Amino acid sequence: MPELPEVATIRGGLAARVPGRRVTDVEVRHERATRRQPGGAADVRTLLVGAVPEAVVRRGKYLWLPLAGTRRALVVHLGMSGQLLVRDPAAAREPAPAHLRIRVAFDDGGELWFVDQRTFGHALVAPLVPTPDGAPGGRGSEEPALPAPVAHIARDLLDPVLAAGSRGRAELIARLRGRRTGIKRVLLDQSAVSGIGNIYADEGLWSAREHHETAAGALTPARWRILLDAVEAVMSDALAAGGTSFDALYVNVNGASGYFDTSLAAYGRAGKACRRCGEPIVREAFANRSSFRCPRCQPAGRRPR
DNA sequence: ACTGCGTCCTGGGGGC
DNA sequence: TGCCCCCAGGACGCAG
Repeated sequence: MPELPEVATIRGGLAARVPGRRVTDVEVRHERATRRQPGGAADVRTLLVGAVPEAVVRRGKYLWLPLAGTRRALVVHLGMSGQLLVRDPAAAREPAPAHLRIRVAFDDGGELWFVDQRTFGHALVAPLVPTPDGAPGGRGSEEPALPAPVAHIARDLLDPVLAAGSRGRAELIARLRGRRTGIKRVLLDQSAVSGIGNIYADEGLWSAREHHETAAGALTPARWRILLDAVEAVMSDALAAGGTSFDALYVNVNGASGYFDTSLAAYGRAGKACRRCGEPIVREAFANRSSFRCPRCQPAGRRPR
């Protein structure tokens, strides 16, 4: 699933190839892909044709491309299985893949393809709105604006405002400790801290040796610091490796997979030996999905120090 | 305001 | 072999 490292990898690929190219045509091949656009596919087309993306910005798992001179941006969320593929003019003439949802044509004959098997992803053109002071994730924003659908998304752990050891990180920990729920739910809440999905939450919890149901307020600031540092480290390592590819659904903008899956320590490893202690990793029901942990390294009911 | 659950969707894989 | 059901899960809407 695309989480922060995968989206960051894709952002980099798009940033190198898309800004400055004028959109000449938009074909929405599946209405669900534009369900978040008021006015649907027709409005996406109207607002996008003729526009020129001028940058590619990411916050958490959201990507957006501000459109020059419009105070609007093309916003994309990849959901579980979304891919963004930059096709040169020759590749753009190849047969459409089975799950091609949106194709955006540029004036040079190249195209941007939004491919999404499970249709949890979406795209829309949305207004850029001023970032409110005290926006989720901390004060001191550098961005002049966020797309309206992203305004409630908190900063992520790779945001300089939340850098490890910074005042922003300390303020984040204070906010997270105030939540009346378990630490994994907090990690997954995109309005608390963004970019973390089930994979990196489990990997970070394993690395920091924490149980996912530990109460947010019961974890000391020091241990929260260790936990967030661990999640950040796992994501940074995955980003350096080009993003996880634990299944075939994730690919970068050129269609290539990453190689980080071999490094996973907890996620998806039920029954396999913990890489630290050898105890079999267990899979447990969590919020209508799964959570993976080592029962010896991450025991329940551990008291805060 | 906050928390947590149900829902959307598709294809792969396991079980019978 | 074939079919059916379960499973994966990000984010949002809504109930409590």
